[in-house]
Amino acid sequence: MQVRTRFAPSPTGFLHIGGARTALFSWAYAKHHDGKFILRIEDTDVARSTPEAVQAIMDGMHWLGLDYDEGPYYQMQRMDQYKVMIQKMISEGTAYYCYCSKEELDALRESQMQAGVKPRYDGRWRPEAGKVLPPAPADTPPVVRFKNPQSGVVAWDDMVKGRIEIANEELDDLIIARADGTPTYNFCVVVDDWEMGITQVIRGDDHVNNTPRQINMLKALGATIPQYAHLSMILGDDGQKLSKRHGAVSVMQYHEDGYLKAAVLNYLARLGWSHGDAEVFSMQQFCQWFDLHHITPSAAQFNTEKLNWLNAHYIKEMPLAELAVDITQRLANMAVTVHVAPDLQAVLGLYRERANNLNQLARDIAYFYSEPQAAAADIEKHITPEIKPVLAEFLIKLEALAWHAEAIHTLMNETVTAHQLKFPKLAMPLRVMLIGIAQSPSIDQVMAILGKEKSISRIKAYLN
RNA sequence: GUCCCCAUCGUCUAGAGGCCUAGGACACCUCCCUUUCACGGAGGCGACCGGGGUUCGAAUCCCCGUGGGGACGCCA
Repeated sequence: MQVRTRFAPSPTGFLHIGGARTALFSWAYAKHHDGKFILRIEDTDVARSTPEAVQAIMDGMHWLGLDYDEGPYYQMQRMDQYKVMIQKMISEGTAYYCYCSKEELDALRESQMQAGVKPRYDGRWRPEAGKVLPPAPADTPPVVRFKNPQSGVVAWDDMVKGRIEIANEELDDLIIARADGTPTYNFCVVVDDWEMGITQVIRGDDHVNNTPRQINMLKALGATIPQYAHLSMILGDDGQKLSKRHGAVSVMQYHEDGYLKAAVLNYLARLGWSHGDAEVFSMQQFCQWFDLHHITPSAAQFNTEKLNWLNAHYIKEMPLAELAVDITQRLANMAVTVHVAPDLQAVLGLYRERANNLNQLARDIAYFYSEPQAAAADIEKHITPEIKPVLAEFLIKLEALAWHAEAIHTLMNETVTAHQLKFPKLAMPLRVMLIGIAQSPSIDQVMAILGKEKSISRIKAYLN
């Protein structure tokens, strides 16, 4: 049987890190089994769903390269199917009308909470053999409830948590259609997973409590029960739960914040899943390995430091031409225009070894294309009155030099030797003059790439 | 409150009864490299939540605690 997995977000916000990982795992599982990955938008909460959120989710998936084979399907466009199913269940006696008002239900819940029992519908409108139902009130439009079995247990072998059993006594008759006739989440999921032929339901573990209800409905419908895999959640860097109010950001924010998608993907894959000691791997490799085994059942805390480390790794690995395209854009965002010279790829080749963030990398090399502005403290510390004559002499020789790193290095060596100075005495002021800060790769290499003209003019500017 | 889930270094994790004196990675510390800052290299620090069983033997299996989380909606 062909594997079919799905990612089913509700479009009430952006694609956050937890959703992205769920999508990634579903996607990878389908890829691993040569199956299909389906995107389904669960937009039945009309009040909170927005087209912008749909777009944001698709943007996030697109950035990460989580392409879907089918969809997006929109639940709001499948109302007819749900209504057919609801009618079918009513006529078959596996669902029934309930005329309780919201107030009535609230009161019931309240009293149950107070009594210390699990709040649940008491089945007052549930038809039973020999039971006399109250007359239907004319002014209350009914909801439809699923007639959940009252005895026995629902059990499934969760692919990440193992066997889970829940007694039917714990479950009540959930509402599958609202008073206005629209179906509710749990019901739509059941119909969709069935009709779309989903073989593995991979989702967050906040859904384990929905699973027994869904299985019961699937059974009532005579549907095949898919396999379930419930992924634990991702906690923030501080160990706290991620929420709109606290730390949950869009995956696109990582792009803006200077992260490579390869790093984010690799990091997410490794969060709650492992393959022996493997830490760094491609998505191709991941899909080959990923079979839903070795997923950690416990919650995982996000660790930005490790993401940074992976980011550094992928910045080094990436083809220079590709890196150049990305950095050009980031420089443009900083109002810095990349010119033909110095050659951006050469600059990046020199600088990327030390970077773990694309924005940082862009900032580090901005001075190749814009005028540096050194801090007064650095100027005072490094460009001392004592060194200025040495620099002036160095500058004259520099002007006559054949411009390449080795020659510059040799000249620097000769200069410090002649004046009995330590190498940094010359290198540090050059850094400040040439790029505005005291940290850089080998300054001779920086000069070689910066170019003779710019190097000389920037030094001169300090020697008047 | 009721039900469900979870529990190995600070963090992500390896571990499916003996291979464990518990392995790897990030972070941290030390040293090396060095032209500053990084990169890199070599070392180091550092954990099986507690208590009972089962067993010749338990991080691994069972039970009970404890702690954390989730769910209990005409939200998804």
